[in-house]
Amino acid sequence: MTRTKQTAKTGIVAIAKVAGVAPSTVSRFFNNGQVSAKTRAKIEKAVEKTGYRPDARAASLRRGSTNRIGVILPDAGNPAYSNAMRVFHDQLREHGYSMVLGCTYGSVEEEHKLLQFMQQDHVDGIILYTCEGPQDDLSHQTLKQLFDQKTPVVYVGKQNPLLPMDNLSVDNRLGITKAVRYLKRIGKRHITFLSGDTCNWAYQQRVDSFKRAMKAAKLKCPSQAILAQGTSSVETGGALLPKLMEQMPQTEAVVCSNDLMAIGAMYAAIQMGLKVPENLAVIGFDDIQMATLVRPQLTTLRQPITEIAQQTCQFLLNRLTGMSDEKTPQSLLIEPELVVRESA
Amino acid sequence: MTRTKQTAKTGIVAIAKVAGVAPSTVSRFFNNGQVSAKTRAKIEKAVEKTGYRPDARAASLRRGSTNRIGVILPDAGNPAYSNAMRVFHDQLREHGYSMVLGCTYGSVEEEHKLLQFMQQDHVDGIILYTCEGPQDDLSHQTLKQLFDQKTPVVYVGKQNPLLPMDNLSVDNRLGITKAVRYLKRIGKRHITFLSGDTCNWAYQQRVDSFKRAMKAAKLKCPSQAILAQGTSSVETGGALLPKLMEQMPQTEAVVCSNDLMAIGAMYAAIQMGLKVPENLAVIGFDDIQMATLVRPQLTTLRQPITEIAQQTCQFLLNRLTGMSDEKTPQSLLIEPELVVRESA
DNA sequence: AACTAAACTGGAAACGATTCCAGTATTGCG
DNA sequence: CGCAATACTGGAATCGTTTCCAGTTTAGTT
Repeated sequence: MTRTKQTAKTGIVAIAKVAGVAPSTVSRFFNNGQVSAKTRAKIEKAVEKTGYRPDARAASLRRGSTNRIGVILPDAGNPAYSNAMRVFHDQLREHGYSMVLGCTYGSVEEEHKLLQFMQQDHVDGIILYTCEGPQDDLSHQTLKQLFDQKTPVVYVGKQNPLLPMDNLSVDNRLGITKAVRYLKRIGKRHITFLSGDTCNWAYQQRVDSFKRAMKAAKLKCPSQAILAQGTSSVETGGALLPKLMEQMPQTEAVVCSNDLMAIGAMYAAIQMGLKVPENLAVIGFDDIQMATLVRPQLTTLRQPITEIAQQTCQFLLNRLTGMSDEKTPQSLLIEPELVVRESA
Repeated sequence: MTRTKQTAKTGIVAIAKVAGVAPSTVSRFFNNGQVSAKTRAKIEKAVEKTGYRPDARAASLRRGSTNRIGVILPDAGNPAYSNAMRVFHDQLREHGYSMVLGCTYGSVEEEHKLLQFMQQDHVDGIILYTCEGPQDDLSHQTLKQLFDQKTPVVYVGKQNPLLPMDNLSVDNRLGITKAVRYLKRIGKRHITFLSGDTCNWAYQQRVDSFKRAMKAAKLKCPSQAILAQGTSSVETGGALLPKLMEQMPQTEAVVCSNDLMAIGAMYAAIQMGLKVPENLAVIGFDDIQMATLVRPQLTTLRQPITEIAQQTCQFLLNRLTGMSDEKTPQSLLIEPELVVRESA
């Protein structure tokens, strides 16, 4: 019994049949191609009747583009990132893209896996808040492939030393330096530093910058003055501060690698009976909304999260629409600004 | 000049050629099928050499499943949702899924568009924090299609009256009632309500519940006692409170439709010189982390965000793995709990 | 050594769209 | 009215996989 050609039960050819036209015509119908009013009506009726919707996968396979953008962040639970994400979502959607999200939690392995995954998924572009340091190159191969196949990637957090990619980053060194200088100016001498795991390059950089800034300010910076572990969260900040005070009891000021930790640390200090900022000054990094909502309000290094996100998106969109020069990567270095509130 | 069959430049057949095997074998290689050590080695070498990675789109087209899950939320900027999202991301990823995100900002049109989009994109499942009320049915058609084609959707926020879908929701009525009762018990009589736009059904429900609860408590509830507009954010809360106090100067307590608004309102009140909770008690809804970080700490109706998210995910995963009964939808109603802190 | 079961492999037909190419209907214009 | 230009349409090839089917080795048993 030879199998007779099965009449298509689904898909564009099926609906083409019920409309009495060719599949190619239906395709044109859905892609604003030229199709006469009469045929248009026939197709509309058929669509109405069958509830047909084109399959985006098939289209994307043939057409090449997926209208999907990958966004890779350290942590979608951190307001600093979730707000950026919100900006991405809105702008991308406005331009017809959907967004697939990945969180690395500071793991370069995870970062690489996500990147690979997105490559295989053929996203049209990627926004990558990288946590790789300059020494790592786990992702390089994949990044290179992406680059070769002309999938735009915009790199947030640092420049890529090996590939000419669009990038934005904040000047962590400058930020931390501003904080240390300010604290010295208001008379603090014993300054310490709290950070999350330094597997994330941005945090690593902040730690390093702190050491340098202390040296430059001619202040002592023994190794116990720096605690770097855990998740860069309020909880971690709260857990670390007592430890820090124990091993460095003379501490007069603590700067933290982000606002979440700073807030945790600040409340832990208050809990211990310390007065902020009199006994202990606290400085954060990011300037998330919460910084203005805690009491005392948090003094912090502001990075304009929304603007950065918008700019990042713009870089990507420029590539996607071919608006920006093939050769030269777009680049931007943002200077964090010390905003003095009540905690320091 | 008839075109001779072009030798494939890309894809599985290309690499099959360089490895000297059939495409089907390469496919098996990548899908843990049986392939002998010898062939395996040949393919590995070829992969190494060419940097080949299978195209997920083509695979998904043929295979049927995309390993992609759609998540639709009102607002990824609200910690209540971004924390849930984080849970989704982690759990889904653990099971090999990636996550595509959409935000509705309370718009049922947007909700529907996203749903449609995800259907066309053939996600394997959807988590939907719906904002549609019982009267709306814009999305019904699409939901029905999804249902018919057996794409699992779990509905968060209410039960779907028309389709037997898995669902979780919090008992908004009960929550608001608890708040009103509590306020009455501690001697507040003039109670008002602040909410964001009621296009989002959850907020709408909270407003309604407030009216009923007031009536049940035999308290006056004129229409000016309720203000419902804007974005359910700290900013809106801050902007609305002065208005509210102007039109209802005798207000002794205000309950808000979420914590963000409550925090905004609380600080605005303090700004106006009111003492919280003495002059004005404030109660929020959600119990996000920020509630414990503001001063005074926020009294609020707690919904266990993380647990809900986990459960939601579990419902979906059950479907995806066929673990749960075809016929009967999984359902869960969560009782919010009043956690009394300092603001009321 | 013979025979059965299992492991392995290749070929070809899908999956569901887009797009080129060529052919036909329609319109515009002098 | 005739002719060129344009609008519209259908057919077939293609995108890069997976999967069924059948055929060929290899291994396992007595």
